[in-house]
Amino acid sequence: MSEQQRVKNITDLARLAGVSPGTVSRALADSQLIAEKTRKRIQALAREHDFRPNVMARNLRIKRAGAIGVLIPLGHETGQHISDPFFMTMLGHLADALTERGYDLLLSRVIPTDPDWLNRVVDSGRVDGVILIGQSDQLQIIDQVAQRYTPLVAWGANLPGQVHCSVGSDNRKGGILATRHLIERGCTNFAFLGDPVAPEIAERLEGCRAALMDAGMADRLSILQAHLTAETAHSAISSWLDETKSVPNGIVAASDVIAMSALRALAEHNVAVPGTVHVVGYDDLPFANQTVPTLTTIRQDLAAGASYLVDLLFRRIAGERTSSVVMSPELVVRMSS
Amino acid sequence: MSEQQRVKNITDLARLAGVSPGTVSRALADSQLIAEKTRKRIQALAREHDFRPNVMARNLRIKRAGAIGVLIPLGHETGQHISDPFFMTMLGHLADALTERGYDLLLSRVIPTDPDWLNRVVDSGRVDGVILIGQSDQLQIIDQVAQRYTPLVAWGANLPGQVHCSVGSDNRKGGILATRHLIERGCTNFAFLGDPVAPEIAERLEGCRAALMDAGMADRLSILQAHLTAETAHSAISSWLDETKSVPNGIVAASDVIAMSALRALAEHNVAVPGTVHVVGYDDLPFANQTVPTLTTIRQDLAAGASYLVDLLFRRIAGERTSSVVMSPELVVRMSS
DNA sequence: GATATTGCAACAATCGATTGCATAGATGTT
DNA sequence: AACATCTATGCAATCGATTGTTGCAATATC
Repeated sequence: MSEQQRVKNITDLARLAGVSPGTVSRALADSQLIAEKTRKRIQALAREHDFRPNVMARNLRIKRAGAIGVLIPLGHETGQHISDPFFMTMLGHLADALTERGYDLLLSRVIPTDPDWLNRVVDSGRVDGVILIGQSDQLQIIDQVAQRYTPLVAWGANLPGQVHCSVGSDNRKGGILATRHLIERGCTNFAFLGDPVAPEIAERLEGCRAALMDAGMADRLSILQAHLTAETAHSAISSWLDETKSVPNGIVAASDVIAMSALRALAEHNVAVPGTVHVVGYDDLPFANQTVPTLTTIRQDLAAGASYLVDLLFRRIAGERTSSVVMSPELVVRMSS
Repeated sequence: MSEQQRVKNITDLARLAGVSPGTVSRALADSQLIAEKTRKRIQALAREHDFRPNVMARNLRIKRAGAIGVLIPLGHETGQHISDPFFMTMLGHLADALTERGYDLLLSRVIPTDPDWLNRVVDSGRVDGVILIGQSDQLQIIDQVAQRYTPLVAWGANLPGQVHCSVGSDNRKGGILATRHLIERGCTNFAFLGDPVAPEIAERLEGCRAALMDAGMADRLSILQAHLTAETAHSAISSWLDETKSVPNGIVAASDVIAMSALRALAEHNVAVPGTVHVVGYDDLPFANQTVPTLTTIRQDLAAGASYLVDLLFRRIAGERTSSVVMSPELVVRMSS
């Protein structure tokens, strides 16, 4: 009864306080223009009625959204679910970094059937900027949008002539690191597991090839185009192990997810790891340290990557013209090699 | 030059089309009140200038947000990162279900230091409803908010006297299923891995106890309060294996993440699974099928859970008073037991 | 040919907050 | 006492869209 009606906007509160809406607005914003006494009184009143100004109205007036759109374009691999550990790990780091800056994260899973998918988000007026986790096969569209919409950054490859700002690791170098490590371990026959339609994967494969070339073993590589989902990877690898007489002794997997499936397939075929076959993954996702045996892998520092993405994005929002970042991958040796 | 100025709002477009803003609004909404010819003309014009009405302004007027807040309260376990596979899997399913209904997902990681954390989101006017992934140790606050704010559902336990609407699986039953299975496998000495501060875990432990009681083995259970993060779980288990003389032959893990760490620790101690020790996990996360050996676990159908959460939420938004859902967990037998 | 009906589009209020400018009252100065 | 100077607030326009009401033509009806 003391409440009479729920205080639902700044005008209600103003009436209650016997001041004008403008004063309330200023008071809640702790503006020096309002006398300290009035300010405190209004703030107390707001707390008492637990009133909080409507964020949407504020954003409309202020012309900012207070949210960053995070999109996961799943172009080439419809099977690849949003819950893919890689995306999720990245997403987690992004959520942390954005929360820290007081921004919300507007998540959209996107299956880019319609070429307008990116424009729709960008022009919605709901976000102050956009982060793409992966470029998928949508490079053209991304570049086209990036030309007119600057607060946009993407995780992924940094290709020559690319318009949009990206953060990623040097995939070619990663491929080289992985392969060299296997060479040092005495491997003589290699397999690359992964589908090089995605630009990142193609670069990793290229690095792998380059390292073998250097070592004079260019002809010792076979490629198994395993998709990025665990299940398909496993069955592909498994049937491949059945068929192949000469199992390679060095496996470079395009991702940790694929590597994990490989470990399982190998275990099921009673192939000793690292006794008979050495396996290197890619990403160093949290679970890479929990597999049996623990997974040697190429570390992409996703936490650092997320920081870069967010940092670059905010600099772009502020008007700066930033250029892409290529991080250096790192070999993490564990038990699988 | 044909564009002169970028068309940034409905008024610009109206001027260009030689009609009033209201007409443009109706035309873009495909309202029958506008003549077909005019409608098409305006729509074409909008497409040409790729103009899309500002969603925030629309939402303000229309009094809906078009977004659902998804919160992950990390009360008890500060170490538990948002990228925990369980959260992420759930989040993925939620993103799918919400996208399908045309809603966006506003993600916030929440460390509830401040008791106002939930109110802040609820009253922000930015979301039409809230989904909590887990209750953490915040039951009181959740219940308190749920009393006045109905469009709120939570994944987690359904405790007697609980005010808020929740979706979860019957954890006690899950604990029973896991334990009975181990009993059938001939286990005689049991260990439960997990920290029962979280209500779900406590229920699972209770089920485990009940099953042992039934079998007359109530005294054969030891409890290792492993936290939910992989790393701490592993080291806890590992040092425990070092110390304990009599290793149990049946392990009930409170989650798949913990189980995976256990598998690794056991492998490192050269304990055969399932030869010497049988292990059962909980959740049936995607990776449970990729471990070595693959993990027997208690399946919580997260896809179905997410569907329920979303479905209930929208019914609540529509004004219905829904009650909680308890799903039945299911034993999935794989190679670890 | 005068009136009733209908179809289209314009007008203007509204959602809830922010903010530049105007002003009333208090204080200070001579 | 008259005037200048501040301070603290009120006023009203604004952000960009939606929508009930109104007005005007063109057509239909007698």
